[in-house]
Amino acid sequence: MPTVSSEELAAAAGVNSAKLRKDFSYLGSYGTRGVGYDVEYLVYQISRELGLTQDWPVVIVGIGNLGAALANYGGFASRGFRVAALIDADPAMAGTPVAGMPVQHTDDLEKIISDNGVSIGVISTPAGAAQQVCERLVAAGVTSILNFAPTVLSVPDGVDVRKVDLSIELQILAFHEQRKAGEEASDDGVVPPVAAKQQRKGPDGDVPAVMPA
Amino acid sequence: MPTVSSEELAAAAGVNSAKLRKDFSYLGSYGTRGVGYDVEYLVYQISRELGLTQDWPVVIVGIGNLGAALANYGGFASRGFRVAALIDADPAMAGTPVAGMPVQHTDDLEKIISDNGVSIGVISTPAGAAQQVCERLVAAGVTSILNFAPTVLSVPDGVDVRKVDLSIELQILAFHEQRKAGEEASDDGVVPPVAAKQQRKGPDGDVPAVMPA
DNA sequence: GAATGTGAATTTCTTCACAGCG
DNA sequence: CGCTGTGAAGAAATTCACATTC
Repeated sequence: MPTVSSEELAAAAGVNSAKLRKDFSYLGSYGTRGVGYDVEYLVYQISRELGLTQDWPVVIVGIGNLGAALANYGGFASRGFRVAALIDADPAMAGTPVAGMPVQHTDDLEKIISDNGVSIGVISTPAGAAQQVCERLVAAGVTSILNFAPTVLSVPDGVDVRKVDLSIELQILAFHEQRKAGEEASDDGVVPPVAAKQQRKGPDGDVPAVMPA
Repeated sequence: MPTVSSEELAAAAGVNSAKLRKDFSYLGSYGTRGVGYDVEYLVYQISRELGLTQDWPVVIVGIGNLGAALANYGGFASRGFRVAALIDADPAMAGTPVAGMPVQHTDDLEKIISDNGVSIGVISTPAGAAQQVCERLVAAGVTSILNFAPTVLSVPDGVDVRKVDLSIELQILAFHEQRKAGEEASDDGVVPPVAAKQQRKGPDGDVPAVMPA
């Protein structure tokens, strides 16, 4: 299939075709009137815009179960990410191969970062170690951090942090599950404007954004 | 602090206070005019609405690094989730304790689901096994699935699936990282309406929703 | 003829601002 | 007097619909 229309893409993605065309138009005019979009060219342009065509060296700090799972995760390579190093504070782990790569000790963190020109770090340490690791990463030149530890990290301006909470997705499922259960029964009063049950667009599934700890 | 105003909560969350009040109003009128919201009562009401006060038994299928990491994850219990069983297809793993719980064999999947009244399943198997596991879970009565395997699952109507792609968050960081780098330089032409650099509200960080595989 | 790219119309979301209540 | 709850105003996002181009 060398070419594809906005109509086809929109149907596949479950969105309106005009919106899709308008979104694409912000990246430039990559379509041909009367024909559609050249698939290969479009993929390249979107990949470039998203940064998929660049090589991003990343370090993973904290090689427990989660760190090891991340190191073994195949999805990174295909998206332009290269695991430059695995780092752990446990001296006993140093040298142990994980995902075909020797674990290095935290002592060498700064050198590893600068030798590899790393600007993105992944933290999968226990909560207690996360802030300290974060500070060392930032001091060494890392400007983007993906945090799997259950702590809120504080960082200086100019550094991006994204926190992944593995239980949030479960939470969203439970929320819908609860609605399924309550559906037959109640119709008592105003229905809150919490929409779409199917996962669409954003990964937040139209769930209220506020919740207690 | 027994009570809190919409203004304070809004400032803490980085949103407009009117929006916060309106959102809360959909759950009912839990505030007191002239005073604010009773913290304890508010937390309870929101928890209840989100399903945090219920007990949700879940099973984790596929006890590799990721499955083990999930089994050990402390965040689940505090959100009302109870890991009812760990299931793996490898007979050698059967009985091995992971997170203080013996791994059970896939043969017993159906029995485990029905004995524990499980309606939420987590799949952390390799991609190749995911669809088959999914079908068995659904047949056994599971109606919500959290999928960590890098495959799109197909399920019958009435079953919710949420897919977690661990590389997407990295992707978002790389996207912003790229923008940081390009900032000093170019100002050539139309700037796409891709906003907020800081993580706010939804976990998708205002990144275009379309991307190639 | 077919499908893009985009102004204009429409819908949805957010904020303002204030009446009303404790 | 202070702060909620909410109609009305305003802003933003989405969709329509069509002139334009291949």
